[in-house]
Amino acid sequence: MPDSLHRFKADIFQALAHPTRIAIMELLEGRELSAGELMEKLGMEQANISQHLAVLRAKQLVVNRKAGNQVFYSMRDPIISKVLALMRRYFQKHLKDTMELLDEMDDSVLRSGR
Amino acid sequence: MPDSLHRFKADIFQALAHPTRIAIMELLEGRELSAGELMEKLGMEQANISQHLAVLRAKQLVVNRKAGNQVFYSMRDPIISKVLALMRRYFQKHLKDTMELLDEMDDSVLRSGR
DNA sequence: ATAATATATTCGAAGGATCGAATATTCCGA
DNA sequence: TCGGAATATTCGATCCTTCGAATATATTAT
Repeated sequence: MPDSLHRFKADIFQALAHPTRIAIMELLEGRELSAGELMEKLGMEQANISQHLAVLRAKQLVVNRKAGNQVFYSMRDPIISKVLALMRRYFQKHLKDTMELLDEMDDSVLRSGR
Repeated sequence: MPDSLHRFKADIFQALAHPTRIAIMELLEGRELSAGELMEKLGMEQANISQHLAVLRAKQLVVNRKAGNQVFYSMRDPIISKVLALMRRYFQKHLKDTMELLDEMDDSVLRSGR
């Protein structure tokens, strides 16, 4: 397989490789939400959400629709929803190990003050 | 959903967010390969492959088995293989747009000299 | 023991990602 | 037209990732 295809896939994963963007995608499963609604549900800075939406847009994981003052976002393709569902299954299957992983992450997070 | 779970998923995606690591995971679909075989098939620096394997190990996407001089790697869970299969479907489905995306990527790659 | 092979780790430089603050844009209503 | 609301973009500081080079570790063969 040519490297450009690996780069393409890696770029999709990269777009999903942030907790906030995962949260956005999960909120968009099966429904459309405005940038403002996402902002409210996630309780984060307006600029920050907008930046993350820009990343998802750039990789075409979401599409947007302008309606007057607002911009509504939705998933471009339900396949991504299937990917997220598989991740949930993966998580449940390895719950025990995952816990330990999360503990380590939390530790390192505490150590590095983030 | 608590943020720690989003962080967990994001970390898995992060582990997959590199062309070389995608290539490694695809080579490991359904079979076991030694670090050396991966190195040979990918035609990359030994240290580099080993570093990427370290990332995949840290997130437990692969498991390894020592056999004398060598270390054999395999996928920890076929669910990840399913994720990769979904990505292939996604790619095919959006082939046209993907081409354009790849073109843009290539362009920017050329521009930034990488 | 020593050398050779296979793999892993550490280091430092270079580039990429993320954040909040500030600013810009776009659209609607008064 | 002006003001306000919703969203997007830019900027700079900080942190994270990636790479090759060098070095370390572990295992087998001599």
